Amino acid sequence: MEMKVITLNHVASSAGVSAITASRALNGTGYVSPETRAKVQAAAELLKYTPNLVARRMKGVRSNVLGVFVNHFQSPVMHELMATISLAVRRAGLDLIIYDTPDTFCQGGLNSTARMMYGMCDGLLLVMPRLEERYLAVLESESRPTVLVNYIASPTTLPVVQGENRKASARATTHLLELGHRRIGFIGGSHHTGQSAARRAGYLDAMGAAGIAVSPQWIVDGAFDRASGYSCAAGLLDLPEAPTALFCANDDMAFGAMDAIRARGLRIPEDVSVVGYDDMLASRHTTPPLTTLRQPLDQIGDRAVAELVRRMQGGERDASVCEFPTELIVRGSTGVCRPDAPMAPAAAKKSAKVQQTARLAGAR
Amino acid sequence: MEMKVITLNHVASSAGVSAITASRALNGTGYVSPETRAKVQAAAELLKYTPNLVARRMKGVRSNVLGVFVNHFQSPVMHELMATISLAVRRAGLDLIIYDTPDTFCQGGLNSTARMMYGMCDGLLLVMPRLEERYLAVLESESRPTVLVNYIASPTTLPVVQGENRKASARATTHLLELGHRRIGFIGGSHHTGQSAARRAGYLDAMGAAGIAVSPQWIVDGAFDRASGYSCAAGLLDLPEAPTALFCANDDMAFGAMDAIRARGLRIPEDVSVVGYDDMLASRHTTPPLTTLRQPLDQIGDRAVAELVRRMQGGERDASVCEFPTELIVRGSTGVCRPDAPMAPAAAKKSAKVQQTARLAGAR
DNA sequence: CTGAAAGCGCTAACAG
DNA sequence: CTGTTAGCGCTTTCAG
Repeated sequence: MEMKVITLNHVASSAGVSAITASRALNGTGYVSPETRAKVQAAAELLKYTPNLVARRMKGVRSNVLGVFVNHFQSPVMHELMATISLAVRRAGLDLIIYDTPDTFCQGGLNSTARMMYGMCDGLLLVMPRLEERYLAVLESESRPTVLVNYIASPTTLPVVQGENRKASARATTHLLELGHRRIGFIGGSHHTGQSAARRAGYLDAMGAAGIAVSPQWIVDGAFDRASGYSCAAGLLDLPEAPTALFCANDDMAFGAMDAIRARGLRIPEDVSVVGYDDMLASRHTTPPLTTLRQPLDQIGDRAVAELVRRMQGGERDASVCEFPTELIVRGSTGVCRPDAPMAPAAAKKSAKVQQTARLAGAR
Repeated sequence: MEMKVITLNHVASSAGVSAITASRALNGTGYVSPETRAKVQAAAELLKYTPNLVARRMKGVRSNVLGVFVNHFQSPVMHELMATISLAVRRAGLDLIIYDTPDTFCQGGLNSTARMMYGMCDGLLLVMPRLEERYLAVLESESRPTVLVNYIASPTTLPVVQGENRKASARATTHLLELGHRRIGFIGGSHHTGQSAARRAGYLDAMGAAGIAVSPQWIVDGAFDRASGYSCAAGLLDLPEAPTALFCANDDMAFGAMDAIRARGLRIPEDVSVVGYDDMLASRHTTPPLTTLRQPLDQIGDRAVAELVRRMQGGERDASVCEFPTELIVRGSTGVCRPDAPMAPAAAKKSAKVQQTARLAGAR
């Protein structure tokens, strides 16, 4: 029942010309007499001819398609990033196809779909927070225009465009320090991206600069999801000297942490402050609204595309790292430290004024 | 500087065998002696050989890739749908690539990227609220396994999977009628999808069943975005006998309508009730929260993939339409009708009890 | 078990 | 202006 597919040869013979002439007539390349062209076009129309782009591509013709590899497509952050990338690609006169990579996309070599993408696209954008290090070598060896977005694990010969992580995390931690917190917990994400490590480094920078000895117990690793945020926070709150503030490597874990705090009958931010990372849409709407860090995803997306396009045109070949500043958004989930509050609620009043100031700043 | 790409021939000659033997050794098809296989694999490893899937596909080999055409990729609704589709495709053991179609993807024939997608994928899923009717013929003539999602304009030979629109819209309209509204406005979306028309039909069904003569002025068309919701609502509120309730064909327009209502100093729902469509995440968080209709996007996605996979395996060839029920979510943006309220606020009390009941139902 | 030949559909080269 | 030849990288015949 396979309906036979019309090829250029059918059109050519139907029009009484050779295949190459038909090709020229249809593509407008080279000289073809007007009558011949008309004849060919008519035949193509009649037969409903559809050029086989796969075959054309095999001849090495550019596809003008830019491929984006994504994993964790579901994440709202990814989504926002994709929107600007999509726009930027269109502006560059290119087309865009997206491959939502499974975790198995590269096991000692790219999987077949990934290779297909490499075959079809003129350039690749890798937006994969979870990219594992051992994949890098494979990708580097592909020797095709490729740009990494938000991937910062190991030094690579591939260009990287990303949001600032370390300094921003230091700033968030400093915000907590300024509110009087000293025992600050850090909930990291999975290791397959450099982001978690960079954010932890920033946290440690700020703690170190404040002269605070960080207990190893304060640092735990989750998996960038709400459930792990919950369990990690629960573990921290169970410590003999529990942290009075939690800095989570993303908002989703921060939501989980807030759940855990409330499950223990503690209040946010009166008893425990919470900071997230990403500024998801939902973060404005939690109770209280979440203090968090916001990357300029639009700038990151634009730049990544620009960088890739330059490489696709043969402009640039060197590695490079481009970092955009990340903004601290102060909201209601952070307040002044009152370490003894749960035991002695009365002590709360002493710093009411400072707290109110902090709140106002969070109104934004 | 183009690093030369390793082909099967390089591997073959390096291993001292023919290309076809190398192919067999690498793919595990046909008989190859263990030693030969080992030799070939070693050579492939050494040269970092990467099979060219485009070439393979040209021989007609299945790619196990399912293509999804999307437009309005940015929309949260689309996003949610994509998440379930992605999962379902993985479960089917296939891979997924997404083409975010520009509006020009099909002008008297598919554009080149669309054709490339058709060439590389075993089946296509079209999730395009904006799909114009004239494109349908082109897609139908491609004679490849294809399933339409949420597209219901004209009868088509392609299978369709969608959420219930007409009956759900009737139900929403009935909800407003039960609250005492009689002058109910309808703000439709763009025409490029059957959704807007189906929703209007449902609205008319309910109005007709209630024996209400619908003034043509009550029905206006927007563009499924917030701005058009605003201007359409503004137009309706300017009518001599302005509607007391607005039913919008999607949530985004409902948000715009709420803006317009407030801009006129009117209250929601005391003066004007609003109903949307989609139940976007944000709809829970407007003030007041939006009454809206929610499609079972997970079921729709699952079914669409299942339907497509069946067709890819040659199981089914006939057209079919599959419709899933859509749920009315009652929230605070709808209340009892008090047509004279703006002029005589005191009249409000008469139906306070009914209103309270409605509110409780909305707590959900 | 392995190879030679043929060809998927298309388009650069070079002739006519 | 048009056609012939050749070949992209791979895999399906069909013979060894």
